[in-house]
Amino acid sequence: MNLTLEDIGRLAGVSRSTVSRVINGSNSVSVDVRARVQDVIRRTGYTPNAAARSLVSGRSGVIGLLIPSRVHSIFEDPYFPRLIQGISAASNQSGTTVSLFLSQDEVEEAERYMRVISSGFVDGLIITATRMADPLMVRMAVADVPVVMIGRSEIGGISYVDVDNRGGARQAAMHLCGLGRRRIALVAAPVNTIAGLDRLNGFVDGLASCGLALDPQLRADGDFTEVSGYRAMRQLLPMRPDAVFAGSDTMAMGVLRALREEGVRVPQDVAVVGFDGLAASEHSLPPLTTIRQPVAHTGARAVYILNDLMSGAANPPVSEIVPVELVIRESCGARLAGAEGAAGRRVDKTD
Amino acid sequence: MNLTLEDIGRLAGVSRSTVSRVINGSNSVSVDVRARVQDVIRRTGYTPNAAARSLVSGRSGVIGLLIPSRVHSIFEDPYFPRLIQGISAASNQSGTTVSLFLSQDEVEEAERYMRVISSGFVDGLIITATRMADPLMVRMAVADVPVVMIGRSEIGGISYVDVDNRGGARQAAMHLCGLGRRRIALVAAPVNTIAGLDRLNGFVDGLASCGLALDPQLRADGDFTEVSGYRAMRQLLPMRPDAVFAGSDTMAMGVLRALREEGVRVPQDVAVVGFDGLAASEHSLPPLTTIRQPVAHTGARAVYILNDLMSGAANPPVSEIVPVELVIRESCGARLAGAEGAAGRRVDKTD
DNA sequence: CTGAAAGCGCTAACAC
DNA sequence: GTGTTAGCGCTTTCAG
Repeated sequence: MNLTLEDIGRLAGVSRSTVSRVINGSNSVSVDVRARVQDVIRRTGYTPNAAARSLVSGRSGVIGLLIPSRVHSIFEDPYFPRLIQGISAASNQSGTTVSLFLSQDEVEEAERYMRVISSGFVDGLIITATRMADPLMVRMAVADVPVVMIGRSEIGGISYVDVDNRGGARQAAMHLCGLGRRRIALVAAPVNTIAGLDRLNGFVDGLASCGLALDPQLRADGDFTEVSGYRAMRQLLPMRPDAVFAGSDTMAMGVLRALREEGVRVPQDVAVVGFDGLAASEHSLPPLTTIRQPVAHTGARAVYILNDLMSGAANPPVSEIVPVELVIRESCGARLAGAEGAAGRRVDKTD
Repeated sequence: MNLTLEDIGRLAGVSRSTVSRVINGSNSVSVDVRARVQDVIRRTGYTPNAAARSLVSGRSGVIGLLIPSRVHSIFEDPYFPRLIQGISAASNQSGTTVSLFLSQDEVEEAERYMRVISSGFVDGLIITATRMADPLMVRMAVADVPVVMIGRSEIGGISYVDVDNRGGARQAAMHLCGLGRRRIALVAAPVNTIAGLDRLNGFVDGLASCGLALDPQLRADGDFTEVSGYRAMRQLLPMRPDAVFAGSDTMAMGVLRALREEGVRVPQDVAVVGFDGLAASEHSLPPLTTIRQPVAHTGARAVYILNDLMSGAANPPVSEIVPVELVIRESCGARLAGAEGAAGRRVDKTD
């Protein structure tokens, strides 16, 4: 089973160089020789040794996906699976393989990651930016391999792809305003994450464009979990909001639960809008109006940008903002209020 | 940045062999030389080249995780994230890195996977067994690398680790019987998956041990999705069951939704038990009684078994069944009926 | 168009 | 203890 180029060459009656040329698609090989060699390769099931190849070529064909998810709960969210799926699909398509680096203990593992990276094991790196100025991220970012971050980075010179968190949140706020809501509360995503901060700012933008300001009393903070959304909503209830924008669908689930528990009607008494577009939001009670972000697509874009960086087709920093879309369901009350009636799901693009 | 052993040797005034010895912890190096070399290594930030290393050693330090998840929906489930987490953590601990192979299009990608595997890129493989006799699985299983399947395999000679699906389902059925329910319906997980089949069989076992048989009218099949659970329950409603065992928590969510929609009280009118122990089951309305499986632990066990296989410390097939536990919440009515009252969550181990 | 030869960076005998 | 030497399997000049 451990055939080498030499073996194939012998079997086909040519030198190993010729076999190598055939494998690498060089066009300076005669038609019949090529056919003969390919035949032997097929019959023997020969596969070039990856290590030898990458030793001489200097490239491994591997991209590393680094997820500094000390926040365990974040993994209960379907966000990462979808991201991984998008990255994996795009990476398959471009002929590279994905290696996973999930850090539980950032400090301890940073060393190991640095080693793996500078050993030439990966040709490039995709890093999910969770917290702002994550120390691990910073170290990786200056490593000697091309890097693309998922999520806007504050580290200069680093390429990234992010979804339009700010625009989406603004749109959510404006949508609620447009429906006549005035006491619009915010269940904020963690503001030590860039996504959380952008969503907060976008929300404030949206209110402003309707002539409203965010009453601090109408803001409660969560940590992306269902429970945190629930608690935040309980805290908000006495303030009598007539609408709530939750910084993530998962937190919105908690919001709905708190509301249901208190017998508050959604959307009649309180309209709710989430952010993410998880599958679960479709089946909540009532179905959740939300800002949908194309997670898999974001991952795929990161791969393509990384490819460009690795091949030299582009130079860092490259950045890209992926648009999001408002998905109108029952929880915001638009169907109740508007003339649309049961006209099905309406979708508005951000830009 | 591209230092070699030779460079380090020169800087430390020794040969490259000595440096190699220091790096690999050979004890036949004098104390001072070792110190000198280590110092140079630290100062220069030298890291051995992975490709060169694996070329000569014949081992890459990579394990492949192969997920043939053409069933896209399966990725909406937190199952895979948790599995990946467990595998990644265990793999970190044992100093290997994980490469991901998600196949969307099995036929097309099988070729590619085979190539990666026989190129020596991975030292071993963990394969999640979704469907029975998956053709991709079969091919991989006979490849020339150690393999561990997640989920009981029907392919002879293959190592695997699985959770006690059968025992868990049996326990669920008995629990419901013990609560006095007699018309116990089943929302079955797909029976073309081994897990689905085992849960079905375990459920029948459990009924039998209470002197009951599964009325075919009281069985409806789902596909692990929420919607399929919802549809199955709607189909079951006319049969007036007084309890339902759903083959997965996600389907149980659909069951609860259907019940809620019809104004059927849970657990008073219909008791519900799920399977998996997802976080979401904790926050459902009402909180779901379920069979919890330790997903991350299962993944970790797979890694350890694979390590044993790779090192020759064990020979295939090695198999292991991980116990599950009944988590009693509100949906089964035990707290309503029993003397436990609000005595908190009670947990029963399977074995 | 094809073969011979020189390494890629490392480990592991084998000498000293 | 430490250095020398021979490859691991491949790509890539360089001749012819």
